[in-house]
Amino acid sequence: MPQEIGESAPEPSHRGQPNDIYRILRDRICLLHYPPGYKLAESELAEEFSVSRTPIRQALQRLEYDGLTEIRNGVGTTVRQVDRAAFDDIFALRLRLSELIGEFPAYDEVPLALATVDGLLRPAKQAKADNNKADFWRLNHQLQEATSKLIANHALRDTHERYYLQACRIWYSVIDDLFEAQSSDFIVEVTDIGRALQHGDVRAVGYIQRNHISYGMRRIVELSKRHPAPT
Amino acid sequence: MPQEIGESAPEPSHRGQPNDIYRILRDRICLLHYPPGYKLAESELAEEFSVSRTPIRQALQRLEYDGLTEIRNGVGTTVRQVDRAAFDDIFALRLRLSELIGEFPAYDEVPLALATVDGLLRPAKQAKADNNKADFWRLNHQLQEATSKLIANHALRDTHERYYLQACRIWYSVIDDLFEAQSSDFIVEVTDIGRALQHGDVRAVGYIQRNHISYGMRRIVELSKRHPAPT
DNA sequence: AAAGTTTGTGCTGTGTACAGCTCTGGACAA
DNA sequence: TTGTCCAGAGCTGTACACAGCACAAACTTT
Repeated sequence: MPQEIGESAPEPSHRGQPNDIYRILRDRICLLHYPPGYKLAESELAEEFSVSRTPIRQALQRLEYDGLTEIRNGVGTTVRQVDRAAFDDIFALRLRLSELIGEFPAYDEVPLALATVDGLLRPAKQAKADNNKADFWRLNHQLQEATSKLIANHALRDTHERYYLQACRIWYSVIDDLFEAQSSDFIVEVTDIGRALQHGDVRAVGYIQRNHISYGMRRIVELSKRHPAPT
Repeated sequence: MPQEIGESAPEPSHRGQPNDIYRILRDRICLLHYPPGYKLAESELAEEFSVSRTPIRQALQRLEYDGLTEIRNGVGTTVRQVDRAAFDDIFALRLRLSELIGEFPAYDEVPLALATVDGLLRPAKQAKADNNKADFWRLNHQLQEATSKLIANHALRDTHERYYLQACRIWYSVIDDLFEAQSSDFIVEVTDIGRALQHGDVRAVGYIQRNHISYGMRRIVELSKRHPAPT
């Protein structure tokens, strides 16, 4: 049963309801609060957000279009399992997209990004020490958000975010084995990106991100070799 | 008032109604049958497709999410004008995406693509001779569809299609001035891609496409220099 | 005559009822 | 005991009614 994860409260009186609901649900999926296979019942969500099924359906359909959920008639909406083929495709593309960041640098955003990234280092170490996966996801999210803003090309930025959201679900099945490695890696990544930003080198940020995406991908490949029959 | 454009008839009994409606409307927008600024009234469409407003709304919301339309409360759904900044971003990204095609070649699809592309040459020349813009768009669409299938990476293919759909609307405002150049260019592109496919060189297909996207982009830039105040 | 206000029209946003589909569990027959 | 079939529950898909909002035209006031 999901609990508060730092999202804005589901105020019933707010205007852009469907959009807000979409974002909240998306974050829950990507923060693995709703694990793959989790069933999202329209009526339950309608009750939680104190609206009718209609705005809920809008949000769920958008999630399906994002590739995050799967809606089957007569069954319900479930969080999609990422199959390995799709996973490989998405990671391969993310590598290339990160390499493109340097082609469209938004230097205006560097100071803000630097401040954000600097603020991530201490909590990241804390989350690693505490073995706190939820916090770790949130920090990952924040880093992603900060680097996205460094992309001046709006189309690339959208795509970059889109596939980040799709990719992060893959970690659900492997995080128990890889948390140690990934959290260490994250600290290195934050440090390196901070250094790059101090130099104002957005292209470097992209390459650093590319490398760490690659490292994560390789870890997953290694792990699935050791466990050849993933449940 | 839109008329048949080769789409499958709006059979009322069909199953995946919202998805079909979405695709039909999307094609109408991208084939410029619905020009930028065109107003899509839910009730009208509901009548045309013989369904209630509900499935129509689903399709329209998806179109908005694609960036093709704009929904404003109390006003209606209109086909979005592409502003130049977004246009530049999309074209710049499309150049890079086309360059990536060769990294993920789907050689299995080469024979089918070759057959399709070969079949495009004659109608393309015909459309150019007839100054038939509608046919020209359709052929453009078919070439895009054929080359998309050459991309083995599903994520890249989706993105590639996505931004093609967004980009093609820009031609609406400039096609009268550029039809001659673009249709000539298209014939060259079809010829070159056919040659590349005969060699089984998918990477070459990507580069050819990249180049012609670039040519088109430059033509638009040139044109907007000559007409510095576009209405 | 001009400016501000009001009212009317038409649109989308939301809520609700019902139809259609899928799966599950139990009863019956082999 | 096991396989099969059927009925019921629960879900989403659709249709429709009503509320909220935006714009425009007409009206009133100055």
